[in-house]
Amino acid sequence: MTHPELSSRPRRADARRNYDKLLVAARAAVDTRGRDIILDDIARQAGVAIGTLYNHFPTRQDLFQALFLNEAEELRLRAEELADSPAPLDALITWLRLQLDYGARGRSMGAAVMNMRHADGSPVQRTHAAMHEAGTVLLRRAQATGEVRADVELHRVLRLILGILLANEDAPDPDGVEPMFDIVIAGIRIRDPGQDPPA
Amino acid sequence: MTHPELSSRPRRADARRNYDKLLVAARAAVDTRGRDIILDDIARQAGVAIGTLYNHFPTRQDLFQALFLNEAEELRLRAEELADSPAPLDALITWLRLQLDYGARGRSMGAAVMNMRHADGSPVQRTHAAMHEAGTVLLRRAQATGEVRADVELHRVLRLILGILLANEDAPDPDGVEPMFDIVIAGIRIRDPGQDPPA
DNA sequence: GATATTAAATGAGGGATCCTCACCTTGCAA
DNA sequence: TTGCAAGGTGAGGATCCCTCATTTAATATC
Repeated sequence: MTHPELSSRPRRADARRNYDKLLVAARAAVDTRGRDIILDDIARQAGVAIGTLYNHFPTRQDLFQALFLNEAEELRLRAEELADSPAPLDALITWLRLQLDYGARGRSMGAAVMNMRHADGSPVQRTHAAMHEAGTVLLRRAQATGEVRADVELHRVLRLILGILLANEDAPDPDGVEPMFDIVIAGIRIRDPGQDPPA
Repeated sequence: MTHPELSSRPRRADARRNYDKLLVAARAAVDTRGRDIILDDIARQAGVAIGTLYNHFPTRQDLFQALFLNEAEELRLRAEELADSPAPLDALITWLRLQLDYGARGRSMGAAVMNMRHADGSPVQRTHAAMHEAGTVLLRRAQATGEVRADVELHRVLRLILGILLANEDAPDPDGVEPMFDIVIAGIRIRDPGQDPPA
């Protein structure tokens, strides 16, 4: 919450208050209506004029970005925690599954937002890059053990996971997500290299 | 084009004409704006009143469905052709790649439409079922040779392909589609079962 | 061909949502 | 206290949606 102060002059107290109220209302709206939020409703819900909403979030994208920055931060943290795990493949899979779970809450909006191209140096871009870097560590470790294909690129895998979320949005099939995730995981793995299966 | 006559009384000549004009205009609209077509524009483009559009297509879904029925038919045909191929795995992969190609034209709307649940017995439902059945033949054959995992279900794979399309829609990455497709294919395959790789 | 029937076309209009911008309010620095 | 810029406000114009009362004209019938 209240991200903008990170690198800009102190905002007025009422501005900060309204910003937070808007985010709370927006989060609730996303939870119920997904990407089809109604901006007028959010402003009303937050007890603020529509113009104020636009002051803080000139575009719909800006609002979504603000909403999901935290999520990306959390996912970066989780990746960093998992980087110590003695089982690189498991760690990677665990983290990828987290991506799926986070996406499922928030109606995949978070993943979708992060998936887009962002202006260099913008908060989203930097946050996303950080998460991506932390995830890459997990991927590289799993590749180093020979358990994951060397030609796999993290952002493709993340995009596949986003795809799973999006494809299940219109006609949800809770039981289908897991098998789809399995296929993706199987697709990046290298099965025992022929002669001596380790362990 | 002109699907409704399949099983209903003959329509008036002007109705048939307008229906076709609307479909042409709609196709053009989808090509340029994807899912965000503007119905008023389509009607105007077709040289027809907005009410006429609604007469023929009471909901947006109806319009999309009419647009992509042909596509599903074609994909069924292709599956049936491929069912004779001496290389079951290749045949399956070829067909799945067709799904991807068809989806890419039409901005993934076709795949998205087919992905939804439809009323039993509706034209879409039947067409989709037919395509699905034809595709299942290809899958079963590839499973019979032991090249594809037995627990894979066609509709999950198709959904993954739809996911690839959707995930690449906001921030297209033409070079990324192929690697993502590769991962999915690798994910459904069984690598040589240990001792004697066939051929 | 004239007529009746009714399928089909029409488009004005009311509603929802978006977004801007000219003006007002107020936090806060001096 | 005061001044002023940061911030708030909301009416209103624009866009798109969809309905429905009314009109038009294709076809069947004679």
